[in-house]
Amino acid sequence: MKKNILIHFGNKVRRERLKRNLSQEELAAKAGVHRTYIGMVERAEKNITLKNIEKICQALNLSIPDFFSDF
Amino acid sequence: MKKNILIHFGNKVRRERLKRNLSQEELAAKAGVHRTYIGMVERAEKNITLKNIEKICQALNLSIPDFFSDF
DNA sequence: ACCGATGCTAATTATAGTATGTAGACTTAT
DNA sequence: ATAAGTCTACATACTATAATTAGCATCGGT
Repeated sequence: MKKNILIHFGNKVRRERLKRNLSQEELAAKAGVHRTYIGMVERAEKNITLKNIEKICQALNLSIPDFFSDF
Repeated sequence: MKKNILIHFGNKVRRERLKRNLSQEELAAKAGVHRTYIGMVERAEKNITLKNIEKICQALNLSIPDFFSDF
């Protein structure tokens, strides 16, 4: 526990994306962001902003509290 | 509910800050950010990043899940 | 070998984050 | 009443970096 929050966030996005059998490109399309951006987020290369956090959660059909429940 | 997420976030920061009788400047110092930045976040003028969300939560002695529990 | 998915680099644009100063509201003390 | 101190809003301006995009490389499965 207590890993860097960006790593935690990226891992979670990847895990939830794969659960839903989505490619990065498909998730990106649903979230309205670029495909490489999802990759960068998953690899913890981006310090994502709150608005984009919301977009990705919506694309994953997860509420914000649900997404952050294990942080 | 379902207000703009930045407004919701800003309102929550302010509410929790006042609960603790902290000024914007005191909270900023605890969080390690600039004093005017807290004001801008509370007024929803900034799209805050995940790292700063974490800093502010820590300064408020709130876990991330607790902070986002009512989003 | 092909193909879809992802990694990775590099470049540009948009904006988050930092900082300073001014002004107004409010409180407290003289 | 006025002077001094505290807090916050607001306006800039500057710097750092998030966000977007394109191109090419790599990996894994069929």
